Amino acid sequence: MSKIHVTLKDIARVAGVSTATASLALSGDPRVNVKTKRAVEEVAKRLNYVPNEIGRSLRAKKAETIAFIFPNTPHFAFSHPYFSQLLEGISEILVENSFHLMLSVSPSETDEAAAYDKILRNRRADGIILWPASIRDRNILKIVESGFPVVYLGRWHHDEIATVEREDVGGAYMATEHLIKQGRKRIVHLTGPLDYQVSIDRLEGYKRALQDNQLLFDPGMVIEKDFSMEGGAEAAKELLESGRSFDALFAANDRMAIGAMKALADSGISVPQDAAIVGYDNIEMASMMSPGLTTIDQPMKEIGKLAALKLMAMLNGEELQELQTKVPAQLIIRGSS
Amino acid sequence: MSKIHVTLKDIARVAGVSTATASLALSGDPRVNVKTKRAVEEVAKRLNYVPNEIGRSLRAKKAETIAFIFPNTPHFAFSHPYFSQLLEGISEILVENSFHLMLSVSPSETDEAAAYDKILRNRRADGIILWPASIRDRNILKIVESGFPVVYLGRWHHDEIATVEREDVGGAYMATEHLIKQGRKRIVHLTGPLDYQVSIDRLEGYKRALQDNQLLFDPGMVIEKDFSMEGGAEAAKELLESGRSFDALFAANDRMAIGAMKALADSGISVPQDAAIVGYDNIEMASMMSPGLTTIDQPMKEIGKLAALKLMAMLNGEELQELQTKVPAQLIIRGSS
DNA sequence: ATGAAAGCGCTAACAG
DNA sequence: CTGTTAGCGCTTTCAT
Repeated sequence: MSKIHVTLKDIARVAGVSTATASLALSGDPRVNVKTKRAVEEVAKRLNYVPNEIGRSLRAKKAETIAFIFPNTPHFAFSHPYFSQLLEGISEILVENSFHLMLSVSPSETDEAAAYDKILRNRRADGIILWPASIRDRNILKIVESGFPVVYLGRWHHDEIATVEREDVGGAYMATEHLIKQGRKRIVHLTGPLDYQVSIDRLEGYKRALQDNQLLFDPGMVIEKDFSMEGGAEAAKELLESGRSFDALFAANDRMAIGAMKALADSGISVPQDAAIVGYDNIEMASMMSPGLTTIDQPMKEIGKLAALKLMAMLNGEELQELQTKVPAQLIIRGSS
Repeated sequence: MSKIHVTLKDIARVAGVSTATASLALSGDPRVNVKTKRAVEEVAKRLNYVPNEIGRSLRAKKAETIAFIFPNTPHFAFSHPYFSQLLEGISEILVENSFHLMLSVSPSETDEAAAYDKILRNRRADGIILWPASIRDRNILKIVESGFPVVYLGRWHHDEIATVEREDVGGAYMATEHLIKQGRKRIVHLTGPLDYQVSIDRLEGYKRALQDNQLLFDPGMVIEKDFSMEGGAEAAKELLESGRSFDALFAANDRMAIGAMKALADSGISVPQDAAIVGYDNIEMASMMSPGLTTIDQPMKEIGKLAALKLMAMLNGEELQELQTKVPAQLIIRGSS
């Protein structure tokens, strides 16, 4: 059984050279004699040498690691339906670049703001990919403004920061317009918490589509819930109890849409005849409902890849050809509308 | 604006002490004078000092990091329905222990086996949590046998390794028995790929339940698919075309169950009247189907927590009070059976 | 072409 | 109680 941790020193000793030479040889430096190079390589292979990345990192002041940070709020975090797709895209690029991926749950807003500083300063990661949080979260703001390499997965108020954004306004516009084209005139919007940029944007898209089609925006037709299925079900109940008439519902995410759809069905409202429904996100479940849920698809894996690529470019000191990238959304029409 | 990277040396210089004293002071060593201690702490706070963990790691030969590794196969990986729950549980414990979480997609079997060695030897992680892969994967075997701290999230052939397992045999037994108690006599089992331990175990539970209830096991009633919804739908079609009579179907996971349920419904078979269906995993979608899918629930978050706790204990050199932990499954009865 | 030596930031053994 | 020193594993001048 070979020693568990073979160091460069071991290699040097066995090969009869200095650690400096061994290091140069293994890194393929042309200055070192081909013969010694070969000898060193042979020893390294035989002893199963794997460089200690911690040592290397300390020296290089780089960690070859990027951190994926997202806020640990009830609505988001791991349970988010496409969290894993995002992760898949990010991971794919990182593997190609021999980078490691560190996952960080960011502390809630009430936590020490300093917790963020740590992430930035403890040198564990060279860059950060940030999942959109509540726009009120001042800790996030701090990271973003620190100048540390960051790619933000959403819209940011300032232009200087690298982002990969979804087309939320445009997607919501498409969704709403689709309903209007189906002849729906009284369209309810089921929004998420309005301190999230994503909610604001989807609401905005809804408003614009109404406006462009000569429909009056009625604040009473907007119901704010928490992105959960239960929230969707509640909204549907409140809507029915209010006696307000409506012929369509556009929800800011699929979960709420599904919750509402079930609740409506339970109350004898038939979808799409009595009320058409459109969701947002195209989660797997959307295609499995009966009727299938019409929704807006966003290529989350692609977004993950783009974000990782952008971060890699920043770390390599390359000039970004495009600081902010917007990934287009796509309308997926199914039976619910 | 303060310097981006304040080092211990900076603190020492400003506070007028040596780095050694500064280090001791900050680590709360009782030997250092209370006054100097306070002074050092004050400086550290003022300069916003955050220790460089890379330096610390190199010194301590620990990374304060654990790696969560899982194979990048089509059936599993990120897209697995409860991958995120697992992650949530693991993450929770790690945060409590100030550990970092590193995510590693393990290379496919055809990749260099050496890729694993690297994970073990580059000192990036102190321990590993391993997601069950195909039992044929010899790379996994290598990690497990290397003696590196590992917690395996499944059943392993040998007793010496720490595991947190699901009750797959027992859960499948419960599922099958439930169907039998409903008076079903011709129960089809829709299994996953049989080179996965999980498939083997669930098949085994199915067999035992039949046997204990004096029902004959018929290999023709077992259909092997790939854990996907499409697989489930295919299976249902094949079953109908075969003309084989059946009054119930137990699928090795919810996705296949749902695929099959939809396909049966499309063919005019009513669930549960004509055929009862039971799945496995209790994914979110299961509760949203109409009828709801009866299934087996496994507390994946809990499993993640247990695994992380076990690994922490191992790293602390504690004796494990229980090397292998089995987490019980639970039958969730819904409308499909 | 190679080796000696310094140093990344930190901690700990040892001296004083 | 505090400072000096050494060294974790690696890379990179600077000599030779």
